[in-house]
Amino acid sequence: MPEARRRPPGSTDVARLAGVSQKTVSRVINGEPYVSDEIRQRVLAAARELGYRRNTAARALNLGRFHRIGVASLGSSLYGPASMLIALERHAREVGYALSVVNTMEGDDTGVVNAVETLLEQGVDGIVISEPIVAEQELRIDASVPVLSFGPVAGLDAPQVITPGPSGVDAGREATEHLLRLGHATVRHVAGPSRWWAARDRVRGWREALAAAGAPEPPPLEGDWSPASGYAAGRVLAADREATAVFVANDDMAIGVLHALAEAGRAVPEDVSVVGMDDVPAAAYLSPPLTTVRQDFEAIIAHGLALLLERIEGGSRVAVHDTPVTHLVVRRSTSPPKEKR
Amino acid sequence: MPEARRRPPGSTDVARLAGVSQKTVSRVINGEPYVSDEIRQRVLAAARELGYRRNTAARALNLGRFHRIGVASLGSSLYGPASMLIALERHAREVGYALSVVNTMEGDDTGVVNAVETLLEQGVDGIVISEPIVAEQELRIDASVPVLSFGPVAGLDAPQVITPGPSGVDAGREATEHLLRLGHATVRHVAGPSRWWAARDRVRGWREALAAAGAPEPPPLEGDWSPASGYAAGRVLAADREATAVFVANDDMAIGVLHALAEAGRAVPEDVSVVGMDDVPAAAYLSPPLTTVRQDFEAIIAHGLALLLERIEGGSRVAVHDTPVTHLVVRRSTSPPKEKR
DNA sequence: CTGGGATATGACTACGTAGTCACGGAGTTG
DNA sequence: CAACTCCGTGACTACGTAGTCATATCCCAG
Repeated sequence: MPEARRRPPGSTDVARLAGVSQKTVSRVINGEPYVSDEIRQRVLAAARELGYRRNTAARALNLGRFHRIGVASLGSSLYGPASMLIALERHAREVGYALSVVNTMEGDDTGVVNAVETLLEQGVDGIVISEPIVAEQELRIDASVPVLSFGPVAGLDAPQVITPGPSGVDAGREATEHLLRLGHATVRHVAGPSRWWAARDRVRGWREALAAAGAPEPPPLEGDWSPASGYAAGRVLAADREATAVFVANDDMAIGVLHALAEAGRAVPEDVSVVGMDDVPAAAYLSPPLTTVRQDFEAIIAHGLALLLERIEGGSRVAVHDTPVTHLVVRRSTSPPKEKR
Repeated sequence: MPEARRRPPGSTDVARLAGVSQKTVSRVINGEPYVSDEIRQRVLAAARELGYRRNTAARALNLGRFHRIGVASLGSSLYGPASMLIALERHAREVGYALSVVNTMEGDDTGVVNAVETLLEQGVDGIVISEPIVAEQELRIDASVPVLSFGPVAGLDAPQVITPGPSGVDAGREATEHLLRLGHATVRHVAGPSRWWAARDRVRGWREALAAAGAPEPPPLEGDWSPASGYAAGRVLAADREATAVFVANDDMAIGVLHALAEAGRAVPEDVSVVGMDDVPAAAYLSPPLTTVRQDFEAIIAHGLALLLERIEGGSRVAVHDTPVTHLVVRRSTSPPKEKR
């Protein structure tokens, strides 16, 4: 009869087969010096034969480190968050860390802070809060590990909370400046939900650009990142003959805006210029193709993660501070305003 | 001076503070019976005071189980994969499992099989391959844990590879039947990359529907899921006056198709009807709003994960087999063909 | 009032890894 | 050739948890 499934082989089993001590196996596996070539080969052969994989639980227990970083995400399938997660995974893996993900569904009262708690219980050496929002409650959490957040997080009591500069401000400024340069008197804004710091940053960039140009600041509209909310905002804009230029806080909402404008018979870009943000793959294939601002998620993550690792590993690694940049992609949805009457 | 950071408190520390044995703390933490209420309260108070969190590494080492499942993903920010991941995380968390993610960037020669190996090294009790593709090489991996895959995976040698029925077939059939019912003589297809099983399933559903209706089967076009590839396919379709109906394997490509058709002056749906797949949030706000097929990711994942857990936990849990369904969403991009001349 | 089950608690131990230290031999230097 | 250093190896141990088994009460039935 088939045996009850036995435990996977350990370094002790490898040691026995290779005729060496367990410690020597450990040395070989970790590539430590002071092992003769002959023994090294014997151990590797034995390990291969047994299908040995080192037990990360035992390793973590011994070292007191998990070699794992956790991501507290909002769990949306939006392009931005999804891209962040992918970049995070890649960079974490590159520096030898595994990645845990915990989502906090939007509308969930538990919130980001609870996701952090869940990660801490799972065992991680560091935490990334990928889309920080304004904390809905004042739950105090004592995070015993460094936390990287792209915006302030209330209620979090961590030894080191790291917050790289918000690059969304640059993006908002760039989009707005582009429209102003084209000659528009001012620029409307369809913002993301104000609970999101990313949304606030874009508002700030938009404000700064208007102020710098001495343009009047019209009241911003607010959506929830969804095309549906963009559509609602678009209907408001379509009704306003003064509105000739809009900066929309993400491409999804911009799609809704475009649809509303088309429906109302307002031509883009002749009557209204539209700038989105994110440069989703579909942006170039809308009607008209959408001018938008692209963020370099790779650079943002690389930068932030380097800071985080510096804290985790006690400054042993050199942090490469390649400053994240934003990049305006001009397509056909923007143009100078029509001749003034 | 500040102490060197000391280890986090363990059950022993809690035990000392509460004046009980370490084992009793373990019992309280795990909610085991046979602990007096008074002691239970004392222990909980002590744990709270010290900020105790049980060490998962020690727990995993002791039990030989990680309470963690791993996802091998392709690392795209597409709507489908992103939604799968979110559903996975939610369901895993609900049954008390943590989630590890490893991506294998498309074009990476290492492939899915290597991602599986990485997960095994990280320590997981089960693995989900969320977007299986046809293995590019014959690397044999000995996965010592159950693997859930939504399609065959070559080169994987696992004790139990679980493959729930491919629901993409239903989706393809449903989309095609809808177009045929409207009166189109036949339906063109813009497929996903043939390396993806999801793409193949949709092709199969399309074929089956055509065959069942006795409609001729035109040669399918192939894209890579991206709007750009959809645009290329759309230009081909636009040049073909016989093409009056298209089923596109995902909404992103459908956006490209719509753009190409509009550019060529072919009206949708008057000249060409288009059906997409996924029901991305933007689908309802395209011009025209896109008829599409929605998959119930939640149900697909719930179903698959139940099967996986059954294997992991030895049939202790009751698997709820709520059969995944697809759902056609009819919008304005489809209509009967124009009157025959 | 006595045997026996249910209840409550603790002592001891295994889990697999890698750090610490100890030891023996080879080579090198004064 | 004595004193010393570098190399290669192994014995022993800690890490924190939960399983196993032993022990100590207590209550109730016979």
